[in-house]
Amino acid sequence: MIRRPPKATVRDARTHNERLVLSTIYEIGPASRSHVARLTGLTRTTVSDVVGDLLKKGLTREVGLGPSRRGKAPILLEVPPAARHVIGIDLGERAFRGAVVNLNGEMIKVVEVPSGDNNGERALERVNQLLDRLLGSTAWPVLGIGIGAPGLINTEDGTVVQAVNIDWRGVPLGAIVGARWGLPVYVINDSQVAALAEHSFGSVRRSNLVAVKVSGGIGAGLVLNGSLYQGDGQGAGEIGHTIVAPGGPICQCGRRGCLQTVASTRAVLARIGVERGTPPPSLEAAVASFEAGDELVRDERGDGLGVVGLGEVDRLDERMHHVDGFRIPEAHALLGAERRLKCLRRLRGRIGEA
Amino acid sequence: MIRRPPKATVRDARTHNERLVLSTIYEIGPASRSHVARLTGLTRTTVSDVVGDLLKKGLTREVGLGPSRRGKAPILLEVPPAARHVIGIDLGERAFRGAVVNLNGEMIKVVEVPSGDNNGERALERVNQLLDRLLGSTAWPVLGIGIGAPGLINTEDGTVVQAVNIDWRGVPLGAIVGARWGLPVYVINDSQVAALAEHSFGSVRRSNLVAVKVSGGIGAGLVLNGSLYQGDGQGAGEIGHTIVAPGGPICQCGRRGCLQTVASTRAVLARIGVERGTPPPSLEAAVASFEAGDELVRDERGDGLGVVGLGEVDRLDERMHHVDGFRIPEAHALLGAERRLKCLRRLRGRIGEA
DNA sequence: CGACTTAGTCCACAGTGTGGACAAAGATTG
DNA sequence: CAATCTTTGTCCACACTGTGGACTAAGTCG
Repeated sequence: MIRRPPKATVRDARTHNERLVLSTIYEIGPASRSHVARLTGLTRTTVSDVVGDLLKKGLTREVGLGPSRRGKAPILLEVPPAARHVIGIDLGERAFRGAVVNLNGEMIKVVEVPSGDNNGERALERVNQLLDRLLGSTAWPVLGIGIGAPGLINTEDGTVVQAVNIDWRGVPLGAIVGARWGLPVYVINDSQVAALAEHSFGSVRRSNLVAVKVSGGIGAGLVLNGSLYQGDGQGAGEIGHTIVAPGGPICQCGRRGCLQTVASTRAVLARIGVERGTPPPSLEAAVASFEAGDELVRDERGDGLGVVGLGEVDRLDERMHHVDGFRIPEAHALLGAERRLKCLRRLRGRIGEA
Repeated sequence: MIRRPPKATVRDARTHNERLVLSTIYEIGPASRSHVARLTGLTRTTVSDVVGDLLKKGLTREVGLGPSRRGKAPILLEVPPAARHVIGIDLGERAFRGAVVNLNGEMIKVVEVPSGDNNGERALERVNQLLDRLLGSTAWPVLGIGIGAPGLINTEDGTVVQAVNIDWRGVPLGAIVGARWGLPVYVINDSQVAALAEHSFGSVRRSNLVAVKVSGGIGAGLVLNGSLYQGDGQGAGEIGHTIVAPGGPICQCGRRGCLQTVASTRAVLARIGVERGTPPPSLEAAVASFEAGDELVRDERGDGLGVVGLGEVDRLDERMHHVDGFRIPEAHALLGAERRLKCLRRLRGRIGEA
C-alpha cells in the first residue's frame, strides 16, 4: 500500500510561513519585521500580517525599538519563553522523572518518583502521578507530552512493545496518557531520544551520529541524514543483547554473554566488587573512586571489549517535534550519572564506511 | 550556518497538487477526474482545473470513456508514455552506455561506447559523443540527464571527486555536461544509484536496504529510511578498500588485502585461472561454466570470505528524481553480468540491529 | 418513462502573498 | 537648522488558489 501525500491548500502556505517567521524570530532573538522579511525572503507585507497573528496568539511580543540603520527605528520582536510549555518524562531505571520545560529549554518544574517495584499497572500509576503534579502549574497551554522509555517502542502509535524493566508488553502508553490528558503524546526509546538530543543540542552537531547509552542496560540511537533511524522494526540501536562474550555471564534475556552482561553499569560495579572482594559499590561511590584515581576502578574493563571506561554524563536530553512551529521536547531522556561507551567513534566510522 | 527553509507561496500549493494529480494518474493508469479527486482528497473542481493545465502541457490525455458507476460515464485520463524522456548514462568499467528512457521506463534508444583507455579528457569526449547520438531523436522534451559513475561523487554539485578507473579527480562533470546541453544533470555513484533503483523498482521494496555491486571494483549503496544514505563524506558504501585479508594481494590503492583484491570479478576470474592452470577466463565464459555446473567455478570463493558465490544480475538500474512531478531516472546504472555478494542480508541485518 | 446517481463544469467566495504607494521616523548632508 | 535620503511598517488593489454550491450532461435502476 503506497501512502499518497496529502493535498496542499493555500492554508498550508500560510501555516508554513507562520512557522518560518516564528522560528526565525525564535532563533535570531529580538528582530524586526523587516529583518525577518530579508532573512525569509517574504515581503514585509506578509511578515507584518503573519506577525499580527502571532501577536494575537501570544507567540510573539514587541520589546521596544532597535538601533536605526539610517532610517526609522525597527520594532524588535521576540518569542516569550513562557508562551508555551512542554512536558518531558523519563522512565528511568532507578526513578521516573518528569519536568515542565519552557521554550528556552529551562525546566520550570522537576518532579521525581522512585521506580521501586514497577510492575505493569503500578508503573502506569506513577506516570499519571507524575503528570498530576506537573500539569497543575502552567499559566500557558502545554503543547504536548514526551515520554522516553526503555525497550522496544512503536513510535508511530506510541505503544511500548516490550520493556522488561517495567514489565510492559504491548502497552498503548501514548493512547492511554493522551486520552487522559487530552494532549499529544510522543513515546520514544530512551536511547534514540538521546541521539536526537545530541543531534539537536549536543556538542556534536552533525547529521550522522550514534549515541550509546549505558546504565542498567545498554542501548544506542542513530541519527542518519539528520533524522532518527529506527530500522525496519523500530529496534535500530538495540545493541544490549548482541552477544560479545560467548559463554559469558547469563543475561535477563536467557542467553549468555550479551553486551549488557559485560558492559552495563551493573556489570561493571559487580566486577569491581568481585575484584575488591567486597559487595558491589554504588555508582556514586565508583565514580568517586574513579575521580580519585583508584587504579582498580580506572582500569576496570570487560573481557574482550577493551573499550569500556568509566565516565559520566549529566544531561537533560530532549527530542523536539514541530507543534505550532516550535520544535518541542517530545521526550526528555536521561538524567543522572550515566556511562557511555567510547566506541562511539568506532561505530560511527563503521556506519559511515559501510 | 543553518539553512533556512524557503518561503511558501500559493503557487507552491498549485505545484504540489499538480504533481499529486499527475503522479496519481501515472500510477493508477487510466482514471477519471472524479476518481483522482477521491484518491487525492481534492475537489473535482480543482482536479478539473489542474487536469486542464496538464492537458495543455501534453502530460495527460483523454482516452475514451470508462464504465459507468450508475451515472455519467467517466472520461479516462492517462499519461502518454512518450510525453517526456530522460537520458541515463552509465560510465561502466568496460563500456560507457547510455539510453533514452520514456516515462514507462522503456529504453527508446540505447548507445554504447567501449571505454578503451579512458584517461581524463578522452573519457569526457566519449560522454559527449554518447549524448550527441542520444539527444538527436526525441520528439518530446528531455527532462534531464542522469549519470552513474564509479568512485567518489559529490552529488550536490555533480563533481567527480575521484574515479581511478577513468582517471578523474575533481572533475565538475555535472556543470560541464549541463552547460553544454542546457539540461539538468545529476551525477551519482553507481553503487548508490543501484541501491536507489532497488528501492524504487526492485523486488525488495523496503525502506532500508543495502545493495552491493561487484565488477572490477566493489561498492555498495545504502537506502535508509527510504532515502539514500551517503554519510558525512558522500562515501558511504565504499567498501571496496576495506581490508579483509591482511597481507593479501596488493591493490590499486597501494594497500594489501582490500575486499576488491579478493572478491572482485577480476580477482575471482584470476583465481579460476590459477586453479585451472590456464589464463583467466572471460566473465562470460566463467558464467557459462558456472551454469554448466563446473564444480571448480561453483565452489570458487575468496579466502576468509566464504560468502562469495558466482551469480548474475541483468538489470537496468535507475534513480528517479522529481521533475515536473515525475520521478525520472537520474542515472541508470549497470547492465551486463554483475555479481552480488550474498552478504546483502547480513549487512542489512547488521545495520538494522546496530 | 421517471427517479436517482455520477461526472464534469461554472461561478461567487474567502484566503494568501505580491508589489506599489504612502506615512512615520530616523540619519545624513549642505 | 532645513532639505534630502533611507528604512520601517502599513494600506490597498491585484492575481492566484482551492472550496462549495448550483447546474448540466449522461448514464443506471425500478
